[in-house]
Amino acid sequence: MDVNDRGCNSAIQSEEEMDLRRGPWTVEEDVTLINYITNHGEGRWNSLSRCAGLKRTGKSCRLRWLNYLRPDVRRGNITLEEQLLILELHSRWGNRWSKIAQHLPGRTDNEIKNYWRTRVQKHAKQLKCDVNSKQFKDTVRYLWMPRLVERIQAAAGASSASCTTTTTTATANTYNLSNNNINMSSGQVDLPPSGGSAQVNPSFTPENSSTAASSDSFGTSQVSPISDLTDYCNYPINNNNNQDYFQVNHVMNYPESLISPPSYFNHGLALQASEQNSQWMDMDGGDISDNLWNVEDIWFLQQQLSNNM
DNA sequence: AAGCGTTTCAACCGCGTCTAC
DNA sequence: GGTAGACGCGGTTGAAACGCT
Repeated sequence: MDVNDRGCNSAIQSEEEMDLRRGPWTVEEDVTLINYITNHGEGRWNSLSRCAGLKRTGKSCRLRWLNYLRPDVRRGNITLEEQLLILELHSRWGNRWSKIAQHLPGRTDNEIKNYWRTRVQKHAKQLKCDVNSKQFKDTVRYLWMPRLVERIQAAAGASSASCTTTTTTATANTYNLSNNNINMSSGQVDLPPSGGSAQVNPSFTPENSSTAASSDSFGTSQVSPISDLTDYCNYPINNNNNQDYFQVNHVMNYPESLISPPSYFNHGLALQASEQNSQWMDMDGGDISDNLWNVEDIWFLQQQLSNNM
């Protein structure tokens, strides 16, 4: 049924006549919009707004509904799996936020865009390189994403270790996250052939996520801070067990366009050397502040990146 | 406690595309 | 095919929250 035929007989008014409201939505407006859409469905936003008696543009109503009021909108922490998906999909599609959002159920393009701008671009800024530069993209792909994989595995391992009913053994380079489409053994995100539904588990919320649950130190941040790029650069990869770390990365399927594995290993060396000067690092892989970068580390990493790419 | 800088995220804007006429 | 209005997307803004001094 077209929204124009929903019993709305009010005369079409210009925006000036409507005295349109702007700015934050009130509870009353939210309730009005929810009730109207519940009864009549969404679509034809301009007339919907008029018929519902909202002094808002159709655009504003649509945005409020899609980004905030929709019942299936997920709010709260961006999980590690979601971060991995975002990084992976962004490397494929760039700033195609809505396309990326299609593969993160309950997440809106706006939320993903905000995550990218507030978290990812911040790290690019810290590294003094452009977020769209090859340098930074490679850093994300060869340092950040593998580290995320490791974090996910660690969280899953911790979770399974505490759960006697599971028989899953999380090894460093052979692990498949159940309930989602991130293939941990290949480091790839399985996507549907076209417009399918390959997604992270919709029920995987911050509240029930083993990842989040095993990381109480995350606090109330909107994203999990331990997965930040700064964390990777602080991570102690040379503790006699970094073989697994490299293996995890090594088995990931990288596009031909990206740098060669040897270059990647050089990044590891860069971090290793950086780590040797970083006695203050969090050796148990816990919560690490964004502010633990120091000038020398950033400079050193930048030198290694520019030398090896 | 106050002031100030930073971060986060909801909301707006502009523009390109789609659709109905 | 042309046009106008609606829609959707990506970029940007600004207020509120937060953290630090």
